[in-house]
Amino acid sequence: MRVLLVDDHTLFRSGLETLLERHGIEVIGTAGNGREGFMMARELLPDVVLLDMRMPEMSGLEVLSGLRTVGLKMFIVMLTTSNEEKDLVETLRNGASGYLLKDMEPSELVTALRDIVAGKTVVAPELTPVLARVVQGDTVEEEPHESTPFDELTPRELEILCLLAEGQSNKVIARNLGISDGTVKLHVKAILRKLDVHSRVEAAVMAVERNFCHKESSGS
Amino acid sequence: MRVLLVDDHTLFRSGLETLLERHGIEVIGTAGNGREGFMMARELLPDVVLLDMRMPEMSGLEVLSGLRTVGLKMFIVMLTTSNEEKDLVETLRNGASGYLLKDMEPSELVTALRDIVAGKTVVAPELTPVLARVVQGDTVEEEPHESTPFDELTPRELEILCLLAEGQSNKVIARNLGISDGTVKLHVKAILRKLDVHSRVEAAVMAVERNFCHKESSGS
DNA sequence: TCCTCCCTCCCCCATTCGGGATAAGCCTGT
DNA sequence: ACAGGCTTATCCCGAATGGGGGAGGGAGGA
Repeated sequence: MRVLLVDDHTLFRSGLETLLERHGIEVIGTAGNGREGFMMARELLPDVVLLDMRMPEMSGLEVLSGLRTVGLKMFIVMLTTSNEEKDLVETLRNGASGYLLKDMEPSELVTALRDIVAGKTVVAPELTPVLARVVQGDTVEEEPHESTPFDELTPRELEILCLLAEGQSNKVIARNLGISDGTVKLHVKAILRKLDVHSRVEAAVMAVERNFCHKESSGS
Repeated sequence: MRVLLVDDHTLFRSGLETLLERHGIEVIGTAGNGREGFMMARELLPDVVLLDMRMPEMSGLEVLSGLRTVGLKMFIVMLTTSNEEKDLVETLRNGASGYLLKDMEPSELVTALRDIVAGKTVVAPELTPVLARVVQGDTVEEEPHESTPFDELTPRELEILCLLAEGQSNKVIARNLGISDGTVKLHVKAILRKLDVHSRVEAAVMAVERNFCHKESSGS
C-alpha cells in the first residue's frame, strides 16, 4: 500500500509517517500544503491520499475535487479534526473513500486504511449520528436530552439549587424567596436525594460544573 | 529526559511519541485532554510537559497555570498551531519554558527540548517578531501573576480546597489525608478567610468555576 | 371524585460547620 | 539564634446542616 500524506503540520506528518511505516504501510511522500499535495498525487499516483482539511494554498476539499476533476481515481481519505456536518457531507459527495478524525487510535487508522484499499468506505464512528441525520433529511431533531439528573427537580427546587450554588445558607435562601427556612431545608433534602448526593457542596459543584446556574463569575 | 505529552489528537500524540523515543527521549505518559494531563503531570512529575493549547476539559494554558499554582516547577512547553500574540504572551507569562509550533521539523523539536532541559527558553522562530513587538510595546512588565485569590493559599490548603470542592466533609478529608479533622477544620477556616468567603460552598464553587480543581466529572 | 404531585409549614434529633483561642514541631531565611 | 511561616493538634461554643417524621392546601390528571 503506497500512501501520500498531506498535512500542514510537519510534526504531525512526520509522526504519522513513522507510525504508518511501523505497520508496514509505505509512505511514498508527504506534502505540507494542499497545492504541493495535489502535484505530488498527480506525479506519484499513490494508492491512498491522506488529506487534512484546513491547509494553506489549497484546502483538503479542493485537493479532493481537483484530483477527481483531472480523472484520478485513487482512494482519498480526509483525516481532520472537523466534526462539522458540512465538511463531512461535502467530502463524501466529492468521492472520498473515508472521513476520519485525528482523534483516533493508530491501530484503528491502519485498519481503516486496509479496509479502504479493499474498497470500503470508512467514516469515523463518532460521525455516524451526523451521517444518519443527513440521510434522514435533517428534519428529525431527536431531542438529545441524555437525561440529566436535573430533570427530576421541580421548578422550585431548581431555583433553590441555583441559590444554594451561590453559597447561600438555607436561612438566606428562605429570606430571598420569602418562605420559611424549614421549607428551604426540605427542598434541599429533596435536591440531595434526587441528585444522589449527600451534601449541599456536592450539589452546588454539580450545578456549577454543568453550567446550570448561569451566574456571572468575577473570574479572569 | 522524561516527557509527558498532552494533546487531544490521538494520532498526533502517538506519532510524536514514536518520534521522540526514536531520538532517545523517554515519553513517560500521554494524555488526551487537559484535565487528564494535569493529573498525570502531578503524579508522574516529568521533566518536561508538552502541551497543546486547545483541548477539551482544560486548555493548555489552564493546565500550565494550574501546575504552577500547585507549585510544580517542571519545564512546560506549549506545542500548538496558534500564532496569536495573546496565546504566546500568556503562555510565557505563566512561566512556560517554550512556545513551539506544530509546523516544525522533528529534529528541531528534539533540539529545542534538549535546550529546554538545559534551562533555556525556546520560542518558535516564526514568532520572534511578535515577541519583539510585545517587548517594544509593553516594556516587559514584571507581573506574571494577575493575582488570583488562590495565590495566598498554601499547598496544603490548595489540596484541601480540591477535596472540599468534591463535596467531602472535613472528617472525610482528614481521613484521606491522614490528619485529624480538627486540623482540616483549621485549614478550611484559613481557606475561607483567604478567599474572602464565609461558607465552604462558596469556596467550592469558586474553585470549580475557575476550573481549579480538576476532578474527573461525568459531565457532558 | 380520587389520587398524585408540588409547595408550604411544623416538630424532633445527631452531626457538621464556622469561628475563636492556644501551642507544639518543623523548616527557611535573616 | 531568632523570627516567621506552614502544618499539625487541642479545647470551646453557637449556628447550620442532614435526616426522620407528620400535616395542610392547591393544581392537575385518571
